[in-house]
Amino acid sequence: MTEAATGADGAAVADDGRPEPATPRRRDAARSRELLLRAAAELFADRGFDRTTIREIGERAGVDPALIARYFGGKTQLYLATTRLELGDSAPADLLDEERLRTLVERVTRRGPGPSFQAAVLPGDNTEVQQAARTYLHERLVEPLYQRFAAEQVDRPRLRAEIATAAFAGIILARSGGAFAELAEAGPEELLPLLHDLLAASRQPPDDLTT
Amino acid sequence: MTEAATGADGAAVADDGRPEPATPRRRDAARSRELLLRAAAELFADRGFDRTTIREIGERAGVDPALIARYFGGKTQLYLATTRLELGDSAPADLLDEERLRTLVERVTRRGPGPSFQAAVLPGDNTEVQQAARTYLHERLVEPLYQRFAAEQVDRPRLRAEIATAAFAGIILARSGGAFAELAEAGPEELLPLLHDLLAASRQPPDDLTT
DNA sequence: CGGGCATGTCATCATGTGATGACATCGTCC
DNA sequence: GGACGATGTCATCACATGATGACATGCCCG
Repeated sequence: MTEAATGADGAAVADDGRPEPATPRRRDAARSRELLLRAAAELFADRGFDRTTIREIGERAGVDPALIARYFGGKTQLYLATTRLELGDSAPADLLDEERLRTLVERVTRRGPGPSFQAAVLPGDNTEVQQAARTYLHERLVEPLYQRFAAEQVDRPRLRAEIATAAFAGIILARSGGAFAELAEAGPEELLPLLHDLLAASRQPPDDLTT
Repeated sequence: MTEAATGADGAAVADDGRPEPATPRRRDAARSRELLLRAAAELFADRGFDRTTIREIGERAGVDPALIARYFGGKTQLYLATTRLELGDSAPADLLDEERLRTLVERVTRRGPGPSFQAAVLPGDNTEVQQAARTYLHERLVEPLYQRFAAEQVDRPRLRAEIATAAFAGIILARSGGAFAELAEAGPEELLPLLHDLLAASRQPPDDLTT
């Protein structure tokens, strides 16, 4: 997963004609920054903020952890940068849109859940970190759902949107968390219909067969 | 919530005829143990294992933290004791049973989510701690649901049970986590029908109105 | 080619935390 | 009443972790 080191932001990559200066760019701040950012994104995603140490990040990135302070200001700011990175595509469709759901699930399958999901669920000590992640979560998931529900005149639209988002976050996190065997193994194809049904129920009560 | 200090384990309580020695039991190991256990249960429940320090526990309990080592062996064992305590009532009905759901939600509303819920969702470093919490979660929530689904001949019963449990955990945690305003304020009465509908959908797909 | 800044490396500090053991004090039992 | 164990208090250790600064070295510019 960490195979390609080339650009994505392209800041330091010599994307001009020359294939590369013979010197393999030993000292390249942009590259170091990028490597740190990626390593951090991965680690934060599947271990959370607290349980990730800057030494681990540095080790995975192959960069001295001290540079985190230099380039980002500290672990916290690195996390925030990670969160912004997580935005990925910027199509704020809601979770009931099948396309959107598929995209999200597939991305999460590949890259692990973003920090935001953990922020949804973890007890927050209202640090700047949590705040950022939560804001992101609202903008990207809750709000679109709320818009839909409101438009559909559903009762308690915001509450329903929050519940659906929380449920989704729980499932996504549980999937990569390792507590549930079958869920962890289930691929997007198996998951998607079940997820969709579950989320759809937050708007439309099922037939309510007996209990 | 910490009103009654009497027994529960009854180790040191003078359960013979005499009502109580006039001396208010200044030095009472059983009482200290109990206080620690309760304080720990509360803190673990709403801050998680890592973010709870033994000094906090001691402070809340009004007991010196060093006694944790003496009475439980360490923070980890204290956590495990807490998990066992969490078992509470021992009626393993599944989440689709309205009675059961109500009981659970109300208890969680009062006492906060148990450590198990966090274990469901947090990335696990397979410590003894996580294992215990997960085992509990399976026995209490997943398995009953699985039994029901299997009996009902639902497709992929185990996967569905895990998904429903994960969704439930997500909602419960998010509710007390503080990331969602309306969800946090919603009382059991508002929550229950929505929760029930959502969970029921894990077994019975809704009518699937368009997308 | 030489100065100066950017980049990287390393040692070290400050803090928080779990654990431990020495010591004090209470309570019970003979 | 006194001895001995149980109980509680305190200081302190060991370790992990984030942060910081001193230093070395590469790189670009003139």
